Amino acid sequence: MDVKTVCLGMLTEGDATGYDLKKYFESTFSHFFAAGYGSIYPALAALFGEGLVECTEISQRGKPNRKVYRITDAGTEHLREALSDPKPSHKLRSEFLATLCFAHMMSDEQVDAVLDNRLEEIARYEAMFDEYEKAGLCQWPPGKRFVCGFGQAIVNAAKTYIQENRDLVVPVDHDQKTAHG
Amino acid sequence: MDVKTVCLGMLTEGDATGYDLKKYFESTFSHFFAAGYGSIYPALAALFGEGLVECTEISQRGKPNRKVYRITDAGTEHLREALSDPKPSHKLRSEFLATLCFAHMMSDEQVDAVLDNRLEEIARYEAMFDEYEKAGLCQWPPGKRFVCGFGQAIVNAAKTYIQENRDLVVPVDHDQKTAHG
DNA sequence: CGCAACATGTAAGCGGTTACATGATTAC
DNA sequence: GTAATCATGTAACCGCTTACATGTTGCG
Repeated sequence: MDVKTVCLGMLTEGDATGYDLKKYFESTFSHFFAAGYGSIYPALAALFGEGLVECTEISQRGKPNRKVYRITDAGTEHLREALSDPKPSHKLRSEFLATLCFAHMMSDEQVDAVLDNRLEEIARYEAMFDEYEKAGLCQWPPGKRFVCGFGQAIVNAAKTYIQENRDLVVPVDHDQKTAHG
Repeated sequence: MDVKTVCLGMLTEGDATGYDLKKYFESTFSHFFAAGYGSIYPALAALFGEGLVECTEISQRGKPNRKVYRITDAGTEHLREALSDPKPSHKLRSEFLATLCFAHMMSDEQVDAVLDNRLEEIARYEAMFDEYEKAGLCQWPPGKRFVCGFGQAIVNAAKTYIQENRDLVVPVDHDQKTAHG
């Protein structure tokens, strides 16, 4: 499943512009599927060329025309076929884990920094998920709720693991641990 | 960090051929960093061209020469620099989660199949990690132990989450749940 | 005054995947 | 006999990233 298919799927939840879809990728999808404008706009153009989406242009002064896309019946059918893969992939690519595999080549300070930075990013994800819960998570389609819960579960497991096992790769600094308690 | 750098890091744990490194990618690294021959062999050739590895060719009858690579001092230095990035990436790309986001476009049977297949792959990972524990995990460098433990923690969290929340995306089949108890 | 948000797009380049090509040895 | 293992590599392709290009509106 490529960016094109994901865009098509996003359009099942309502008409949108490329700009809107980008925001979507940055929010709910950010923890498992990245895409930038350089992927999204060409994807929409291709979908349009294949008749899988329609486009309504809305003139605006000073800005490019707003192009609102809507999925067509052909698009819906195409999406259903794409979703029929019973073994969709789930791939991690982690420089973080690769780096730690080679921790024996690094100083303790470096390893510490890498772990702390990861914990910070995890905290950002947690904050993001909390935002979603405050907003209308309860009214979301069940698939989206499942996926966000999945993200929370994984992120939480990662956080706990790092906190409880960092002594494997770096000597524990007890001062740091009790500093701001 | 690209395949080249990871190959270089792997060579810090002992000399190896491209074939050996592929097995490495398929074992310890399989859960977070994929690479095929089409990446590995060109990577080694490039490293050799840059003087970051040496190569000893060993003649064999009927087979191509075995090319055993060894990291050089320049390679070690290069690796240390690559490892100095304090914010290494950690990216998930999941068609699995994308698919479930659009569960409202699928039949219950399809969603069930997707979840079951994921649980099966999770089981394969669990078996793999268990293998490592039986083998000499205790003698592994700490970085590798940390990374494998991380994999186990994440995989376990994913398994538990799917088992406890699949009712969000598909009606629970109670027969199935109690079938082989 | 400057920055963020709105809004669309192109083009070069890079890195990785997939398929192809070859072929002996060993274990079942 | 046939499949897996050992062993190396190339080349086309594909999709994504990054940088570039443009310009208004509104907020602080």
